[in-house]
Amino acid sequence: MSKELADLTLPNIDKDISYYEELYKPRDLKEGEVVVRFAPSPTGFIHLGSLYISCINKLFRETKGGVFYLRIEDTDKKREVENGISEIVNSLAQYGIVFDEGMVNEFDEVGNYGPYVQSKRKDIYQAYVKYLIAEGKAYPCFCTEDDLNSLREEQEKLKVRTGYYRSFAKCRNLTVDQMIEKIKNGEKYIIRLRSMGDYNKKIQYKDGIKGEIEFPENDQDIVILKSDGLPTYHFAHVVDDHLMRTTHVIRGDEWISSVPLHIQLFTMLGFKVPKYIHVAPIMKEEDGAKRKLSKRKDPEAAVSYYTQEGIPVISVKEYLYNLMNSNFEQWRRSNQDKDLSEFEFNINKMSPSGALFDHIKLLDVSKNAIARMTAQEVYDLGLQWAKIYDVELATLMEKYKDYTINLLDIERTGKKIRKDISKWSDLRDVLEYMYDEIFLAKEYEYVYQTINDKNEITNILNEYIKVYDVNDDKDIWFNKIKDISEKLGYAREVKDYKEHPEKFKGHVGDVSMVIRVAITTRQMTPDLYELLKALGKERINIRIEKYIK
RNA sequence: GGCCCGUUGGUCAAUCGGUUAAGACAUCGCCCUUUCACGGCGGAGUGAGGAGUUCGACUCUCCUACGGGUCACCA
Repeated sequence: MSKELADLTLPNIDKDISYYEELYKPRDLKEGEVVVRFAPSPTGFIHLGSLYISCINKLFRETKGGVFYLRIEDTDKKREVENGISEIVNSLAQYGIVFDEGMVNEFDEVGNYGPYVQSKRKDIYQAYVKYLIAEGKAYPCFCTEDDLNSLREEQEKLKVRTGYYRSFAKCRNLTVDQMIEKIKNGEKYIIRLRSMGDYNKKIQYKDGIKGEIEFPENDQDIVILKSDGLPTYHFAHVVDDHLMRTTHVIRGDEWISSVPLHIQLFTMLGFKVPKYIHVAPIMKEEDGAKRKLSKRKDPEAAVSYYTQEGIPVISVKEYLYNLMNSNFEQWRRSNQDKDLSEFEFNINKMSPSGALFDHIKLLDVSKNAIARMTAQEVYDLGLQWAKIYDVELATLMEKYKDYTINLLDIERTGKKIRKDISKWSDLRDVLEYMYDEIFLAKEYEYVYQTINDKNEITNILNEYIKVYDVNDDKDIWFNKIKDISEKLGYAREVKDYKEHPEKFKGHVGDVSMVIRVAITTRQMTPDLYELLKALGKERINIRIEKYIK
């Protein structure tokens, strides 16, 4: 009898589920190997949280061996965006997230367990739905939206749990004959699960991060097939992760309350239940309240934000590693030169509660990551960013390539590494005054510190230009400034000045500051000796003349 | 409201019954220094509250409070 109902509801489905079970054989895995996946909707928007989850999946697969695949969950056609799949693939690839199997762009895929887009798996889902109907484990529901609304109102009035279950599940209690008749009359329907769960009984499962969790059994007759013939998330998840032979489902913890349902579905279909690992979301604090990083409200939720800001890929990754395994920081400290891939990720070290996103910490991580790069790498990556987001700067960086690399190399090696760049957009501030095109074109306001008298400044600069020689080593160079200082009535040593301030007009530091500001317009610069050397005699002369004139 | 999860300094957090409760970011002070940055040293600052189990609890149990998640033909 149910067989007749099944044939009537899904007449075009001719393949039996055994066909698919045969087609997608269990994978040939070595002991301990895993099959994991990342399964986004093709909205084209990559959330920091998505990057986080995909990163965790990838790392898990890397430490265990096995397969990591990309499945596109497009059962909600309203959410779809043009080129959404490619955007996801490309954004993730930028962060080094590549897949063993799955979609590679809008149309193509690799792997033997596809299609990897849910909208192309319609027949598969329907075969399993048909099977459940034939078994009496699912049934057509003819309730309208209005019916469901009034059901909810009734339940609220009665102060009982809302939802479509047990005696409240009107269509569940229809006889098969009645169902067949309604269908023959052309009534619209969707398919619901006939839940055999008992809300008063408990189900237990062990989550990979949260540990032992106990839930009431699911007794809701949830929708498994929507009116457009596509499955709901729950049903698609179960069928796909079974047929694709997923061993571990690593996903956001907003799914945790669906676990009883999911386990029930796996069991009713006779599938093996995968291990669940629920990851806490990255949070944001606003007005004293915590909430998930929001796509709409928080620009930093979009991965593209970091690209625009010029925060290097490596920095974002290292920050995320910090959130995943807090021992990462320790590891990084003692393994400065090692590649990220050498870090041993451990999913058991993940925190069950969500961390607040900390932009300042991110910039600190980034600053250190950039400090580990060579000047050439800083140049290459910085230029790549500037070409899109600061074209003027990019042009100058390219025109004066070697000069720029020299500048970036100042205080980059040795024990005391300069850390003044935390994102590529900082490069403008670090470099611009060193290019004559910008320096000479701009009317700067010169702000000195202790020496402000124009004549005195001119005297110092005149003296300096007389003796400056690019070939001097640092000691000789600085001695010359000391000589000038002494000659003009300033202390050679700061200490002397501090001991007897009344004897001097100032000290050698004040004199150096005059040179620094006149030549760079800045009070804060990298090491002056190195800077002047990089500039070269000619540029120095031009700058001093510009000032004196 | 029901169900579930969580709660160690401002933030990320270590500890897996016995510690002066690590470390990092932020913050403050000092030192180094021709500026800034870097670096070094130091300070302040943490177990939500209450019961219980135990010789002993941040760690185990329960209650309360607070925070978060979820209760769709969205994923």
